[in-house]
Amino acid sequence: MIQNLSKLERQRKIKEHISNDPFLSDKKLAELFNFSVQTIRLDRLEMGIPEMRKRIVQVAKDTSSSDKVKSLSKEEIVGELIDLELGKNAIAILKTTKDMAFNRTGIVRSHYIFSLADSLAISIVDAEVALTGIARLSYKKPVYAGQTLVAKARIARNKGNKYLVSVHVKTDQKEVFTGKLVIFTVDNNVKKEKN
Amino acid sequence: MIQNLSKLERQRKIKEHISNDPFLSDKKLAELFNFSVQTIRLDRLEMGIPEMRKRIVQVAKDTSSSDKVKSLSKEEIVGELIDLELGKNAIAILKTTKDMAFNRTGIVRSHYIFSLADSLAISIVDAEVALTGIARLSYKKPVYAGQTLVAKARIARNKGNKYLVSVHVKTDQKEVFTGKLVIFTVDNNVKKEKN
DNA sequence: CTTACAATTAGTAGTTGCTAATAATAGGTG
DNA sequence: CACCTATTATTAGCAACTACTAATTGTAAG
Repeated sequence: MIQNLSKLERQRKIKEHISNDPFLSDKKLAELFNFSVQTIRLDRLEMGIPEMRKRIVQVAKDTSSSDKVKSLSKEEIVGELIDLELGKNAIAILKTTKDMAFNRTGIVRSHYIFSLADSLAISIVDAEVALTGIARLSYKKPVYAGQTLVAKARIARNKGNKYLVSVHVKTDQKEVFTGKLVIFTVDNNVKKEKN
Repeated sequence: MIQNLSKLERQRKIKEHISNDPFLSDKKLAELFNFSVQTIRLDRLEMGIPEMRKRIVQVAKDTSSSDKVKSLSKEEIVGELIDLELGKNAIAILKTTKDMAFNRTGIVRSHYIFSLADSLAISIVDAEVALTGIARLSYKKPVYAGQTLVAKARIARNKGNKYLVSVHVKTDQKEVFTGKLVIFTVDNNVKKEKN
C-alpha cells in the first residue's frame, strides 16, 4: 500500500513532465526518475499516454491544421482568427493581458490593437504576399487589460493589386478602434527563392 | 541530360510535396511518384531534406514555441531610445530580426514599425499618461529582416492636451515609413472615464 | 561497338523508440 | 509458507529511417 502510493505519485509526476515537455522519451524519463524503462512504459500504458512519437505528431498537427490563410502562417497572426472568407471579411479575437498595457493605467498600448487590425487585414486579402501601404487609424476609447477585443475586417474596395480594407474593433458592443488600411499584394512575379 | 532534367523536376516536386505535407514518409512518396524508396532517399539527401520524423519534430517545435498569440516586445518602448528631449524630439533604434518578418519574404511586418513609431511618439510627450488618438501611416518601402531602423519623432503642433507628432523611420538613409500621430495626454487622476 | 558514367534499384546491417508478451526477482502480507 | 504486487529483464518484432555496397539500366561519347 505504501508502494502503491509512491507509484501513483510517480505516475502523476510522469504525466506532468510529459505534458510540460511532450518530447521526452521513455529512456529520458527513466533516467529522470531513476526507474527502469519498463516501469515507465507500464506507467504510460496504465495512464493511456501514447508514445513520444505519437505525442509529437499530435503537437505538430494541432497547430498546422488550418490552412486557409496564405500570407500569414498561423503563428504570424496577432490574435485568434475565428472566421475567414478570403477576399470578403474576417473576424479575429484578442484577449488583452496586463503585459500589453501601460503599468500605470492598465490601458492597452495602441500598437497591440493596430497589430490585430493589421494582421487581420493582411490575412483577408487572397494573395501569397500582402503588404501594408497606407493606414488611417482612429482610437475611439481606451481598452483596459483583460478586455477581449473583437476585430472585424472587410474589403471595401479593390483595384488591381490595391485593396482598401476597413477594420472595426469592439469590446462589449462598443467600438474602440476603426482603421482603413491600404494593402498591396505582390504576386508571383517576384517568385524568387523559396528555400 | 534528359534524365537529368526529369530528375531535377522530380526533386522539385518532392520538395514541394514535403513542404505542403511534412508528414509524408519516403514510402508514401515513392508510391506517389512511382519511384523506388531508395531513389526518394537519394533525392532527399541531395536536397538536404531531413527524414519525416525530424520534420515532424520541427513542425511541433516551431508551433509549440509560439503560443497562439505572438506578442510584441513586453518592454514599455519598442526599440532602443537613444536620444530624448521631452516635448521636442526623440530618436530610437530598432534592430529587426527574422521573427519580426514574414517567413516567406523576409519583409518585416508593418506593425513592428508602427510599434516603434507609436511608442516613440508617446515617450516624447511630456505627460504622465499619453494615448494615441488618430494616426496616419505611410509605408514607403519594404523593410527586410536584419536591417536596423532609425526612427525620429518631433512634435509638430500642440494645442492643450492634443499633440501632433510626426515620425520618420529610415534605414540606410532611405525613408521606409512616415507617420503622423495625434497623441492625447490624460492628466493626473482622470484615470477611468466612463467605460 | 565498346567503354564510361549517371541514374536507378536492390539489399544488408545498424539505429531509435517503441509494442507486446513472457519471465524472473524482490518485498511485503495474511 | 504461499500469494500478491511492483519492478525489472529479456526477447521478438515493427516503422522509418541512415549508411553503405552492389547490381542493373540507359545512353552518350570515344
